[in-house]
Amino acid sequence: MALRAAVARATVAGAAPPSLRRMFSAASANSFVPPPIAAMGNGDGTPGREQSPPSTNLFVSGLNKRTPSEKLREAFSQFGRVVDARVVTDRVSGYSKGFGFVRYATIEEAEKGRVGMDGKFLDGWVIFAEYARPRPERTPPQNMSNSNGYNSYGRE
DNA sequence: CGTGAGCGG
Repeated sequence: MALRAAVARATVAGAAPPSLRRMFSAASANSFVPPPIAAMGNGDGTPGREQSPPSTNLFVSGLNKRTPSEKLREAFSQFGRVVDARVVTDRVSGYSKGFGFVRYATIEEAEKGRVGMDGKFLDGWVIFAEYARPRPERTPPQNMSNSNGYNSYGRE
């Protein structure tokens, strides 16, 4: 029964959390209404919240708390080659936090997947995809100069 | 149980 999806949509339309910066009034899974020209904002001096620079890492939010990483990979694989897809889960509770990360092979694919999956439905929930923040994985940019003169920068 | 902001290891 696909009634569960309808319930989920009803919940989103009823709660309307502030996280949804985009109004998706088209709850009907048939009509897809693109948002009109929305004021980008920053006109005077209100930078607000600028997105992160393009990267192969994508930050997916709004996921269902029961959505596995495989589902993420499947959903994003339609737009490009997903190198790595993982849903963030808690260490102690072991349950999903509601968001995940998707890493594409190239930036162009990542952008395609981001625009293609941003505001789409996954497991009956609207997900949001945007570039993940650049963050040190193992070697913090504390010491740029090493004794060897080598730096651990070889990601993107 | 897991509805709901957020950037994993």
